[in-house]
Amino acid sequence: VKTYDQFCAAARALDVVGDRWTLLIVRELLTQGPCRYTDLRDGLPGIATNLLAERLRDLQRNGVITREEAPPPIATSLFRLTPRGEELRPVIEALGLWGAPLLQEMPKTAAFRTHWLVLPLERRLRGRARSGPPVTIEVQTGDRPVLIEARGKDVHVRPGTTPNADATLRGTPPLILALMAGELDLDSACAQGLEFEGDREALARVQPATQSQTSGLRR
Amino acid sequence: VKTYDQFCAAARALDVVGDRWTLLIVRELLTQGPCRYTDLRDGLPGIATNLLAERLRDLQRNGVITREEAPPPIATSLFRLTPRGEELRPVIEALGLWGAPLLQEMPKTAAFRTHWLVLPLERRLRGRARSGPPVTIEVQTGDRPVLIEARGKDVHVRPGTTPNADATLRGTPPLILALMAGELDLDSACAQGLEFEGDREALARVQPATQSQTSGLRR
DNA sequence: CAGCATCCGCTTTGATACTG
DNA sequence: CAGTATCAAAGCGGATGCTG
Repeated sequence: VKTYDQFCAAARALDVVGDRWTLLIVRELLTQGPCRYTDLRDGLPGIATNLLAERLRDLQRNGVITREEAPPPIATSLFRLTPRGEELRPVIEALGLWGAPLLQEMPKTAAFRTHWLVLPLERRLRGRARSGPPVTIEVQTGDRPVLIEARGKDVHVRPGTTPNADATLRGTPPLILALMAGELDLDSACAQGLEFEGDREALARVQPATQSQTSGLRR
Repeated sequence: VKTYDQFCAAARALDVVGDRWTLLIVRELLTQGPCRYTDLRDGLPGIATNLLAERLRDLQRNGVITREEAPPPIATSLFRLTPRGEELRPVIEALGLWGAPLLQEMPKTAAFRTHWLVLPLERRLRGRARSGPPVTIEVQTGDRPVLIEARGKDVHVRPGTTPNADATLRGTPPLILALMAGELDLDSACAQGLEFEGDREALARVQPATQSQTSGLRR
């Protein structure tokens, strides 16, 4: 809330989104889409409820999000990013890219939500989809499953489940990420505890070529 | 300093660079190169000296900067980004891109340092250099001048001065930025207070084609 | 129950003064 | 020049209570 009061674009951006929790709220809305208050609360373990309310007010005042009052009968209000707020995606992307190596040295007590995989998975799979029939892969690694859907040349990742996935992956988040980054091939991942069911061809459709299978990974 | 403790790359990045002032210190080192303590202090108007010292300690501990103790006799220590710290450039870039529109509504009391122009000018001029002989343009708008140097296809911007610039620009930061972003042509800018000396062809070598000269700009 | 507001103890920040 | 020391003010985290 305290401005740097500097004629510098980056400093101005930090005036708006530089407060604690603010960019993580944006991350939630980017990965989950429009959220209720409680959805945000669940996706931000550790935040104090009054802080969440205050940040949401600030973000709305600054044109980053809108609050959508739901229709009268049984209802709840939705928070969603404005187009201007959507434009923060590259900021989160850049931070995620830079922070990715730091995930190696995480305490295993760290909180995790499955939808946090959406951005890194989409980034790692972007443009990697090979031609072929559309495939759906379900990933089970946290509270809820996520779906990797490859259609044509692009790959989408979203929270959800489906009865007819072509393949199912189950394992710790680091294993999933290493596999989908091409740091680990499927057999190595399975040796480290990954469970795989379904069509290996479906996985091959989206997984990048493995670059080095000698890397030992913790957990 | 307080970790979010979340298994999320963006959150991990914010654990390291999310504290107040931290990313602005990185901005200083990106735009000024290796800095002495006082250089940083001057480039960060408003920071408390104890905070600067503490942030520098943290950044060093996290491998973002190194402190280079100077040789014994008359000396001073230098802070510089590590390669890992250099990789934060995209983060600052993304923030600057997002924050640029907010510069329109700045109070005129805002602090300014000329080297803050380096990143936005380089971004706006990137790939815009037309073929032709090398040119140097001096920009005088703050405490110290900056030089725009076009050599071949790329353009570099750095703090400095030269006796033989092909052209000299003098005016407020918003005017300079609008001009170099192609939002204003030279004549319009001059009508709003910009002073120009030298070779108009030299400016044309790096300035993008003007897109709309009807925009009124404050200051 | 969703969506906060209030209160309280603790930590971080900001401003200034002082030191090797 | 390059910080450390000190202290007041603001921000944060956690718990609890209120309201539709």
